[in-house]
Amino acid sequence: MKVSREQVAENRRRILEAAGRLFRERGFEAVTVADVMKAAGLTHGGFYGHFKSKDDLIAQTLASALTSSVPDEIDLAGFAAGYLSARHCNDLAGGCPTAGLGAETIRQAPEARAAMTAGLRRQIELLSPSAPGGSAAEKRRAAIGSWAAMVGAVILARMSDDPALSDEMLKETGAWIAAKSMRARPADA
Amino acid sequence: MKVSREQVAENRRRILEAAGRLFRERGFEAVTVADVMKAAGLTHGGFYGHFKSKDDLIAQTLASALTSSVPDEIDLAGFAAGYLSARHCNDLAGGCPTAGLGAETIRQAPEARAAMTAGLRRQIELLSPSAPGGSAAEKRRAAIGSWAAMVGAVILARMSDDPALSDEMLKETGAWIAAKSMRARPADA
DNA sequence: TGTACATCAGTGAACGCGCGTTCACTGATGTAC
DNA sequence: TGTACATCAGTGAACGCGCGTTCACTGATGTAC
Repeated sequence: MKVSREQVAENRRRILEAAGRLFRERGFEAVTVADVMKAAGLTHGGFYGHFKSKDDLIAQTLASALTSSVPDEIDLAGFAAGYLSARHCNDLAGGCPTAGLGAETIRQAPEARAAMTAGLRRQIELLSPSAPGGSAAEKRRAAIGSWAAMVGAVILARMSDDPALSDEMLKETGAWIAAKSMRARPADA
Repeated sequence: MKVSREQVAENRRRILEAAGRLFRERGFEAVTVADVMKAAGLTHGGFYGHFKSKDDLIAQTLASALTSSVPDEIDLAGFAAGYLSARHCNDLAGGCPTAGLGAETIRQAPEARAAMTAGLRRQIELLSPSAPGGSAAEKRRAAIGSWAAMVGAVILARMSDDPALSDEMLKETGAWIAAKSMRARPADA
């Protein structure tokens, strides 16, 4: 049955949200179109009224997940503390799309990679202002290094089957990033 | 037809090597059992004479790839330079299994995760001795932070569809790790 | 050392299953009058 | 404003395909004598 224009927009929004959570939780390939539609409260046949293909859904889901709830400015130290928390590390479905899906996106369609690349650029620019360093180049370098370390630490912590090692990865990476910030600020300026 | 015992061992070795390259290049799910056997110069039917299942192959391939060619000791600075080189970043099939498959392994069987966890432990212990710091704890922290940054940087550089941004990720992360090492050594000791 | 034969690694056709995608149909929506 | 009907979002059965896995068969290996 036909539904109202508002309902169409709402359904599309729910499909993207369900896909965002399921993809982060299980990866692109292990999630089926039917899984996504069911999670959105619809049947699988209607999928192609909203998206051209599963690849199209992947690209649009990434673009949507990476642009939603991005603040205008953040503090690197505070952001890193939250990012490297056990809470964020354990929240596969609701966590950072870059840590959850970045590695898989390498083998995805160009549109998906483009969405991820745009997200990476935005993240570096978001972290740079509050990053330690006397020049813009130094701040950008610290933002890039810190971001690489955060993403790597969460991936490695999630990969480990030993909670103590996971915890150590997160805590020590956080301390390492923080140590660099504290030491660098007065010395480099 | 039956083959010699030596040939059986050689075939198994070739299956693991082919699987290692294909998995790193395309990911676990996009590579089929038939792909692996064909790359090893065999037909797919014989696969189950060597491995219990595809999951078993994944776990054994990871264990094999992570333990082969691991040196007794390395220098963190030199290792990081090679790891963050464009050559290594572009070599999906022959590159680091952790960067190529670590994120995917999160959703794999316990045996695969166990192999990766063991590899992570070995890597931290391998990097710690040459890491900067006045105490063993500081050295281990620097090894963990550096390793997280290296893995994260290679994943993000591979994810980007802009070669300039990829290059910047690798170079700046390398400079960031190196800067920390140089500054920390005399100050912390 | 040579021979007979049981063993079993590898072959390739076949199986069942689940996936992405299509399509005829349904019935609420929203427009034309 | 009310009514008639064309539109089209969503439904669910069906499609073709490729996957992991199985199995009857083959013939070289390697052992028993």
